[in-house]
Amino acid sequence: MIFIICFFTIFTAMECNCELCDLKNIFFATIEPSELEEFCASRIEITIAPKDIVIKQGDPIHDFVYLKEGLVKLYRETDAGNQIISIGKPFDFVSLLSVFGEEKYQYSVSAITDSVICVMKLQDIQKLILENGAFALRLIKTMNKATDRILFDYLDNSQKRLYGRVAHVLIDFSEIFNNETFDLPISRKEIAQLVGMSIENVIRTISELRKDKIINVFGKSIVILDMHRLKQIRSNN
Amino acid sequence: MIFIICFFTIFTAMECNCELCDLKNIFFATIEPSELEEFCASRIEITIAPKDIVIKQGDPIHDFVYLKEGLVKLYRETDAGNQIISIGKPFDFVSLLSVFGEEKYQYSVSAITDSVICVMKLQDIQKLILENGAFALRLIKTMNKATDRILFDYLDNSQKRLYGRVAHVLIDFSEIFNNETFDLPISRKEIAQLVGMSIENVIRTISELRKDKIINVFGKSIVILDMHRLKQIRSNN
DNA sequence: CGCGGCTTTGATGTTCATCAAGTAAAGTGG
DNA sequence: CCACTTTACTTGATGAACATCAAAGCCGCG
Repeated sequence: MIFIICFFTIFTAMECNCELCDLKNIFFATIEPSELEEFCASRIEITIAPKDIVIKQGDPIHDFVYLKEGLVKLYRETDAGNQIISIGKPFDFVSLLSVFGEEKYQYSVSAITDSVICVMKLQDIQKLILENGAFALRLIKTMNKATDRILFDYLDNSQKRLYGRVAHVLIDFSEIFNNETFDLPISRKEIAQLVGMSIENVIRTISELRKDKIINVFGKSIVILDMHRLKQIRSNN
Repeated sequence: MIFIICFFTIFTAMECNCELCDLKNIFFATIEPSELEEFCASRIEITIAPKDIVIKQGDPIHDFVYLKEGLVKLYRETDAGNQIISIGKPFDFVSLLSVFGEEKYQYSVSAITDSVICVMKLQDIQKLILENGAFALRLIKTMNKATDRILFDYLDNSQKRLYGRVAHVLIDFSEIFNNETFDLPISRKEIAQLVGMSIENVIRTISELRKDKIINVFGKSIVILDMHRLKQIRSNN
């Protein structure tokens, strides 16, 4: 179920303003203008605020969702609490896992920051796949690459210890914001859920990194002082 | 690089003897007989022995591989040793991760038991995707489902402790062999690499399960004495 | 302004890896 | 076929990594 918060706008083909949108690239490379126009007409953009739920675990899968702006989290709700599968970044497919394989979502998605998502009918995407092999092939390639990254990130993470995991998360966000100074968009608790460790130890590890003058911390605000050592920690711990 | 061990046979369309083959089902449901015949002619079947390497991490991806018979392991070769990603069972796609998304394999695949794989040119599959949307859609659905299972299994595993992980592996094999008495097809070391724990603790855990009369063990031979308790351990530990 | 959630630190105990040392099994070359 | 080497398996002892518990400060929000 899509949670419509602020507004949504219908764009026609020529107004697609998603400059860097992978999906748009796939479309323009493979789809006839007429076909595209029809498709774009049924597409809606939705602006969402932090904590708004885009996808709810257990809901039937009707839509195909793409992240245009902002950050979202994909997470599973389990007996032992939430487990964050992946952080969705701009131009990521939010509908990645399960979309074509299952009837119901096996995970939830909620906004971390103010975000803009692009929602299409799954049926429309399936129709395109059926009618347009070039589109299908590019879609397969893109999705294959993206799920790979989630899985291999996870495999990497599981071979690291506390320090390496926290270092990895910090470097990740530094790269997302393209800056060694940034505000952590997620809570300590969410970091814990993302890397699979206790909140207390996430905090302790961050404190230690601060004491060792590798980072500076003021609440959510992070400054990476020594990226080189942080990267060493990521690979050795 | 495909390692040709014993023999390989070229089948024509009508000789496709893969009764339960998912891929065959996709083909027959979506492909014209003429198209199919051409495709099947270029397909080869290869029989492999335990430890034979089917896919080598780092090699370029040229083929699409499907497992007809036997068991294989998908694993990453890392600095910290091998990490088993998944056990491939009959009718699984061996080429699942990375096939369409990457140039080179990010993982290796080797046979656990005597196995039969079906090898197709990746180009041929891509050609089918391009020309036949119905085929593309069914392929996407099948692959989506399979990668999901690998990822979610992994997420489940990471929330369990030793006992739960070992119990899970034992139950998995029991289900593969459809019998509560079976021979473990992998070594203790491989179980350790699969669930992410030390060899010693895999052995210790198995020994404890034996002492508690939940299983019987003679070397590789396993008898599950109390499936109910084993399943409880899987979900609670 | 008080309540609940987030953050932080210290103390404690559990889970697990690692080390060590030995046995059994399986492959290897003469 | 047997000595030999290597690999797999097993158990106990130790210590490291980590979760959990407890207590307190902080912040936002109704």
